[in-house]
Amino acid sequence: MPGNSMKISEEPKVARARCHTNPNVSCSDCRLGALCLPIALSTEEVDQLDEIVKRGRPLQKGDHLFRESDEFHSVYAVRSGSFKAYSITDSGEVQVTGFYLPGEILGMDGISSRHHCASAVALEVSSVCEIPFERLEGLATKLPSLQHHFFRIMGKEIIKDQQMLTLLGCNSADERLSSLLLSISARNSSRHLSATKFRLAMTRSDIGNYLGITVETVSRSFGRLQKNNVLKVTNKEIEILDMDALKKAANVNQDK
Amino acid sequence: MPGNSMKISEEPKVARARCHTNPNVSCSDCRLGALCLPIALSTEEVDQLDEIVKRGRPLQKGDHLFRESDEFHSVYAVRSGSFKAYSITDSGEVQVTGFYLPGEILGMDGISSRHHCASAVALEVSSVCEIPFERLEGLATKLPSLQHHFFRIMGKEIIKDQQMLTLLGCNSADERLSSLLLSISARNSSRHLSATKFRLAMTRSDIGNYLGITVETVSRSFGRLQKNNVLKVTNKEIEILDMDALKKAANVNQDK
DNA sequence: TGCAAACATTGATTCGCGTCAACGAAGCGA
DNA sequence: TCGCTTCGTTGACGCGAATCAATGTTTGCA
Repeated sequence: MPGNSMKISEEPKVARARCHTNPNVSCSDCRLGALCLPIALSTEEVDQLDEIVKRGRPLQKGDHLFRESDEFHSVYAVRSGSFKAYSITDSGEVQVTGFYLPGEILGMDGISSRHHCASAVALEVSSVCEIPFERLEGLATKLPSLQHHFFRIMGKEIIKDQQMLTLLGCNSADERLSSLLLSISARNSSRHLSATKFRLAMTRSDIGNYLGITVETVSRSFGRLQKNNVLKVTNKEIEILDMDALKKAANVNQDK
Repeated sequence: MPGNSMKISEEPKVARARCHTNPNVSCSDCRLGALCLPIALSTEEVDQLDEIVKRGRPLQKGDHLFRESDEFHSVYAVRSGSFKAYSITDSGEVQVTGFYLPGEILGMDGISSRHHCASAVALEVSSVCEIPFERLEGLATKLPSLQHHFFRIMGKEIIKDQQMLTLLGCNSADERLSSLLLSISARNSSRHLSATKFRLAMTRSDIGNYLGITVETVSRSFGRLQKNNVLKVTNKEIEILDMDALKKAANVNQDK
């Protein structure tokens, strides 16, 4: 199919050695497999999935993967980097609805109608696997385990959003921020990155917007957590010094 | 399959004339069809769906459809009445995650793992169609349009939750309450009930919990909306007097 | 390398909503 | 129908976070 990688601008300048930045790596070789769609598929099934997946060039920071009201064609698996999903309210304000890390699936907001109802923008140099949804559906009809797995992925998104609702329902600024950090920590951990030391790709403003608090409050909350020796914060670099204290501060189950 | 209707207690005492309370009505006869799973299915397909659907006796107010940590077996379509979904946080507090009206699908929180992560309780005498999920998956493999439709239903749930996130993100008590009322109004309207006059099955406490505000604030917010001649509130009976003003108060798009 | 824009921090002040308390109203079982 | 329990309303008060403002820091482009 032509136009395979037309969506994405700029010649890739990053190394091609690592699987998650190399457009030619197949699903079966990708080390994110255990987190991503191929999980629970047999080798032949993965190969069939592989055939419908489009791998584009990396997106630059600030590039949009899709925009609100774009026609919906595909969901995307984050291969490297990270994305922020957001929508614009009637009153013209931005609302960040989620952050997506490698192995996570983006764009499911478009499944129920013919268009996306959120935008997705790269927070850093990032790459994705584009999965045309119609073809995924077609394949899912033939591969029950793929159908099952995609139902589960969507179910996970539902749970994630509902946990977020719980968080925003009644928790304080410190609890919200702590929960977000724990969530990122756990997600990093599940992809074999450090659970205690990481770089936040998003701005304080994104964090605040996502958590339903202002930038200033985010900043002060970071300050408090740092003062209590729970965190070490150096700009966007976060080090969790006391995981138990952070969990206590979050006051929320983080098992998933 | 035996034990078809064992889940549900008490002999039904409600009339059997209306389709949505009659356990013997098939999907093809149910007037909720246009909202529920059968939408977009052919007659024969609906008949196949019909075969896997279990219709139980009505649930009484306060009866649980399923509980958090129950094993997940089925999703449920509300046939009549209404339900509240909620979960218990670590700190032991209740968090209401949604209200479900006739034609809406409940229980998708269990799809991604083997157990539910929320409880569902009837807010009034209610009845459901139980749809064993494994059998639904099996049928979806054979009926692409059913698969497609269920993907869409799950997508809708995701969007609904994300809109809720947006609402809780930064809106005032009045905006939240107005949005909920508009949502219920629109959902009533889509099932050919009055968009301007309805009875809230849930308590003020449920509403507040769902919206992330206290009972007292709910009460005061109702008071303000009433004082401004936007609503007429008589206990649980709500009459929307000025839809435009309510939309303005909600300050949020309600189209879906 | 330097400058401007975007991002982040900190302080002072304000305000919406939570909390506490009291009481009235509705729903329900005996 | 009574009496209890749950639910709902109203008022007083204080706190946490928003807002406003000023300033420092980082980033990215020319």
